Amino acid sequence: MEFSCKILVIEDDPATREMLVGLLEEVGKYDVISAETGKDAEILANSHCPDVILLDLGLPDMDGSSVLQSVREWSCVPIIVVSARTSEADKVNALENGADDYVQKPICTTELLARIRVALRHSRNSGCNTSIALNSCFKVGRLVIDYRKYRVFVDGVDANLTQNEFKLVALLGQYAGQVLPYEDIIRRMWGPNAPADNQILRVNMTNIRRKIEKDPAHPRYIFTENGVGYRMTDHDPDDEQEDTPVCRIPEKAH
Amino acid sequence: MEFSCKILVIEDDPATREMLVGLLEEVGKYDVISAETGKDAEILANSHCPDVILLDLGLPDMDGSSVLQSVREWSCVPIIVVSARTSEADKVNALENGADDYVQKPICTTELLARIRVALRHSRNSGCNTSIALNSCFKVGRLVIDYRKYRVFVDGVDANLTQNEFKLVALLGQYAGQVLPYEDIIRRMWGPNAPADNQILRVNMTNIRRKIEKDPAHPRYIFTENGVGYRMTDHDPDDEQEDTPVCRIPEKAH
DNA sequence: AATAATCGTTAAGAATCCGTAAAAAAATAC
DNA sequence: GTATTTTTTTACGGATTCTTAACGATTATT
Repeated sequence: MEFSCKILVIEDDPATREMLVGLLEEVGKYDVISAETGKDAEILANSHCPDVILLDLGLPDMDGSSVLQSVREWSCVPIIVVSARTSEADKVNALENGADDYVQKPICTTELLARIRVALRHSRNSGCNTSIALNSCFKVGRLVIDYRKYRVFVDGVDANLTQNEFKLVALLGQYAGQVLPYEDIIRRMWGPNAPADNQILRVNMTNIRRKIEKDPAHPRYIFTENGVGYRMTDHDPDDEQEDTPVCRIPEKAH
Repeated sequence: MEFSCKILVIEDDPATREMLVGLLEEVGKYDVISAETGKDAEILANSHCPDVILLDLGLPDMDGSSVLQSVREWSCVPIIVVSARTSEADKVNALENGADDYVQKPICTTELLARIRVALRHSRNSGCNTSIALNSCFKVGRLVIDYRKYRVFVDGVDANLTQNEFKLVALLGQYAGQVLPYEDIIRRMWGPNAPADNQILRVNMTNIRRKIEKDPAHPRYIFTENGVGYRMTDHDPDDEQEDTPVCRIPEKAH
């Protein structure tokens, strides 16, 4: 199973940027976003949690290696430097500063794509939590998401989620504590040619809740943020001490 | 603290080989061994467990990609291909077949060293255990995979797996506890010109299960993760105390 | 309070996936 | 060269899973 991966392209030259974006979108497996300045790049890298970053070194506002370093401060997303600079010093510098690969312009498209796949392969096996397919578990309360087994357990019991259901829970688990908008979920789950409405999502959520929640009508692990999206809790719902929102509006009797 | 890393250099040209070996030894952090044929390389890779392999594609006795594949059958040591071949196809092929990087000759020494450090950085975070294959046996429950004898035993009795069947079980055993996607299995088993669908895999699995499972319809050693791949258990299926999935949703009557 | 929009639930058909059997092709042994 | 084993291909039924549509319940809006 594979999520539609998100790739961030950082490149100031419009022609090159569009070429890269077009190339990646053409593959059909990637969700592509792009930035043309270092500042934008940092913002996007932070807010969108891409699975791979393609980074040009020659940006207008800041040095590429600064971008490298600032991203590396909080993330270990694979970064492939794509640069016209040919000097050995530049390459070594980039690789030493946290880049995972260095591809020289002019770009060989198939090679770049192959190297992206290698980067994804790596992050899939690494214990780094910027990527979804971790080799560890995510636990919250009685819920355990085992990314290696592709299974979700409740109280140690297999919830028997289907492939898509697992994918969805895994995705929400990765962003536990924050709301994922419907659109984002759908695009990640079903890729570029996803259905327009969130009908499928609702059905899936019903089935998931039936399997992992004690009382599906009053979920404690996956909440609905009305009009926005879904959110998985990052606190143990059984823990009373937590800071979760207490209902200000009393529930109806029954 | 850092351990001294072992690097295996596979290169038939004496001058280049000595240059590489000298270069790496000069750094002072590496323990370098070398081979000049594919056959020797496999033996050394097997007996010495290097932390990184530098691989030349143009070997006298066998194709470089064969070496790649045969090493990848039991190990996920980082492999950096160092080749004079410049064609995009060669690069893509190597990267697709399990290489982690591709450096073109003539060699830029500092760049190569930087890329070696990147490879080591990666493998430090990765969660793959290559040690099983080298340490003779893998045991789980009544199943024993003997990697030396190329045989699988159930309750001490040889299961009489064929070569392909063994290869498949061995692969799954190496990643016990974790799902291997169909694609990955196929690529590892049949290499670059593998069949597109997983039909063969299904047939093989049927035959394997008939040989190692008491009730092939309800396997206890190799599970199917619907829509994803196969997974070998890492717990004794006879041990009740474990945290294995117990079906929460009761099976249909009959 | 009435209306509209959103969300949860159910059910059913379509599509896909998986396991199995058997035949064909290839490899190996004799 | 023939026989045997192994591998690959072909075919198909059953089971699971995905998707769509319809409808009731809930929430937001006027």
